[in-house]
Amino acid sequence: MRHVAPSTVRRLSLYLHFLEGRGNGAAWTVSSRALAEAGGATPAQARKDLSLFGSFGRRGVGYPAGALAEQLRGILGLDRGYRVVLVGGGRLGAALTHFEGLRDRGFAVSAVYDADGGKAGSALEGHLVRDVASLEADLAGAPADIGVIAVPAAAAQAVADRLVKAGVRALLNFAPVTVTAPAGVAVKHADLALELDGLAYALAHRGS
Amino acid sequence: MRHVAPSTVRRLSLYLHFLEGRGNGAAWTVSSRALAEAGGATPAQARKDLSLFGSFGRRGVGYPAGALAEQLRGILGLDRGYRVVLVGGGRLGAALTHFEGLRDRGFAVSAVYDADGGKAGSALEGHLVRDVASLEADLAGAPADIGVIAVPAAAAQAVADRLVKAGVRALLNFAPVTVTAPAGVAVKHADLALELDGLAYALAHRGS
DNA sequence: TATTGTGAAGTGGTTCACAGCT
DNA sequence: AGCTGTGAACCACTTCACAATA
Repeated sequence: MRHVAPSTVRRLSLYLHFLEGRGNGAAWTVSSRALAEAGGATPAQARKDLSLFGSFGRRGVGYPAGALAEQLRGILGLDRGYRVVLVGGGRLGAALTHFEGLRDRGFAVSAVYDADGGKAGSALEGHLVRDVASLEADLAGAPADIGVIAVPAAAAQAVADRLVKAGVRALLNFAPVTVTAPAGVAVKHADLALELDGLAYALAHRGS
Repeated sequence: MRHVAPSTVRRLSLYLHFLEGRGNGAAWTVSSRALAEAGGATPAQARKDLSLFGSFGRRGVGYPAGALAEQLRGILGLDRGYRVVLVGGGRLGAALTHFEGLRDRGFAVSAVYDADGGKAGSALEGHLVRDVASLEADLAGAPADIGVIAVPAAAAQAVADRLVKAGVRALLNFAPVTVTAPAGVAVKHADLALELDGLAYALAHRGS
C-alpha cells in the first residue's frame, strides 16, 4: 500500500466510528455523502479515501455498511489485538484505564506503571500498578505494542526512550512536550495545551 | 491577518512552548533551526511561519527569544484570559481540572458541571461541582469563552448545543464522537480513539 | 560567514467532472 | 436516474534558493 496521508487515515477512522455507531450487523447501505458528513469531508473525498484500498461499493447503490466496516477494520489494523502499557498512574492514567474505548477496539492494557514507588502494589481501575523500575524486565518477557505516556513533561522523553528500548513500536504521548523516537516507531501526541492554543487563536482572530 | 493554516498555528504553539521551556526572561537568541526542531518542521518553514506575522528576527543573528515569545503569545491570543467551563465531573474531568497547563496559560476554569445531581455540591480539585441543569442560568450572568466537553459520547452533542446557546464560542470535545457547531464557533476534538486508530494503522502497515 | 526574509518552484492532498455500473 | 470509481485539474502548504543584513 502506498503513502496514505495521515488525514486520510483519520477520516477512515471517522467513517468506521460512524458505521459502528449505527449498528454493526445491519445489512444497510451507506452513501459516500453520509460517510463524508461523518468524516468532515466531501463525498468525492470519501470515495477517494476508500478507493485507495479497493472498490468496496456498488455503482448506483452505495456501500454495504457491514462489509465496509469490516474492510475498514482490516485497513486500520483493528482486526488484531494490541498490548498497551500505560506509564503514569495519576489522574490522567486513571481516566485512561477507565476508558472503555480501549478494550472495545482491541487495545488491552496489560500493565500500568508509576514512578512513585509508594503506588506500586495498589490497584488502579482493576490494574495492578507496578514500579516503573521493573518496566524493562517485565516487557522482556511480555512485549507490548503500544506505550501510553501519561507522566509529567519533564519525564516524558525518558519514559519514551525506555519504552522504545523495551520493544514498544508505537507511542501515545499525553505530556505537553514533543517526544521523539527512532524511525520505525510511530508517535502520536495528545497535547491539550496545543488544542487550547488553537482555540485561543480562533477566538482572538474571529471576524478579522 | 489572512488565512493561516491550522498546521501553522500548531507549529507556532510548539515554538512558544519551546521558548517558554527554556526560560522566559532570558535575553538569548534562537535560530530558525532550533525552532524548527522544536516544532517538527524545517528551518525554512519556521521562518515562513513567523514571516506571516512580521519580521521578528535579525539577519545573520537569529530571533530574540523573549521578544519572540511575547509576539507569539500575542499572535496566538494568549495575552488575554479565557473563562473555561468544564462539563463532566468524571475521571477525565478530574484530570483536566488538575492540569496546571490550563491556569498557567491564561485559561481559568470558572465552573465544573456534572449531569449527576448527586455530585452537585461536592468539590473537584477545588472547584465546586454544579448541576448541569443550572448551566444556562449561570452563564447568563457570567459568560464563558471556552467549553470543555468531558461527558459520554451519547451526551456530547447535546452539551455542545447548550454551551453554544449559552454564548460559548469555542469548544474542546473529549467525547469519542464528532460534535458540530454553527459557523463562528471553533471546535477542537481530542479523540483518543482516533489517535489509537492512527497508531494501529502505523503498526499494521510498518515496513510495507 | 551566519542567518533571516521571501518570491518562485515543487509537492501532495483535495476537488472536479465524467465514465462506468446498477 | 442514481451513485461509485478515478484520472485530471486545482489549490494550498512546503521547500528551495538566494538577496539582504549583521
